[in-house]
Amino acid sequence: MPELPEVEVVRRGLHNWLIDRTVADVTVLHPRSVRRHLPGATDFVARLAHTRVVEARRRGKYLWLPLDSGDALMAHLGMSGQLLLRPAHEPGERHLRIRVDFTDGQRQLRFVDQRTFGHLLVDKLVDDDAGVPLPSLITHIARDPLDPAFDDDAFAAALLRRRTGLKRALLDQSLVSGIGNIYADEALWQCRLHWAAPTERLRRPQVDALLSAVRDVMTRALAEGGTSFDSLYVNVNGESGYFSRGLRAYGRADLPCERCATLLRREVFMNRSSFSCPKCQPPPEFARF
DNA sequence: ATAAGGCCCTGCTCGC
DNA sequence: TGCGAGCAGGGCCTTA
Repeated sequence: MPELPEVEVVRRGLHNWLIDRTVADVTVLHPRSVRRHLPGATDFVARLAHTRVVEARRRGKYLWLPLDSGDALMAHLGMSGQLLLRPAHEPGERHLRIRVDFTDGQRQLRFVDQRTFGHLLVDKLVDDDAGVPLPSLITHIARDPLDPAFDDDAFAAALLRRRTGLKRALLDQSLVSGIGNIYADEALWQCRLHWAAPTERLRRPQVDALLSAVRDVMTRALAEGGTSFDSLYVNVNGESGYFSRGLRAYGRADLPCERCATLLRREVFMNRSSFSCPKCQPPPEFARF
């Protein structure tokens, strides 16, 4: 559920609150939430204690807090993860997995995650090809379309080299990051492309229209505080965003297209739903999945 | 190297 | 009322 706009909302909340605060103690309440921290939960805690948060950064759906130790506390929210800043005296949430206390004793950073697809880990920062520090475990994650250093030409070339379906390519975080099922459907609807369009047959104007659509829908969602269908996605204060009211394709099966009034359809592939307009987004002659 | 399918998780909804 | 099936699906892993 949390895609780039939702993660960016969280990043901004963390940035505002955590800069220059020092970790006092960390409690891991569920081992699965640190499963990608290979040295284990004890090491995870030890490498965070007494470090100071420098800033909050993001690439795609990953976010991390560079620390004065040279490490970074990295997070991926998965399907249901939340990072909350809560008064230390308030009771723990039902699915509280990790708790970080700071030396000022005021707010706790809480990782709450119902489905435990998300995770936290501590990682070394390494320089990417442009000299930007990045957690070592996500060097394979491509830049996202809102990154000023995103290379449209390189993306277009890489996309046309693929031999797969367009939506599958959009969801591939090593090609372009930050796009999930919701914003993929929204962007495809906006630029009138079908999810099964074969990537190798796209033309550059279509790629440009696609990138514009992705950026537009993500920017609008960000302005609304992100998309929420229920209480699963929230900002650091536990509040939901409002962009679900702005969705024009996702979740709108059998509802009229806002452009042509044709009823939108829901199709299943990759074990997930795709919503599209049969008229505005006609299926390609040769479909790839 | 790329492409594609399986798996991990919990809670909610639906039909019988 | 009980209960299993279906659904939500991102990213890592394996296989071809």
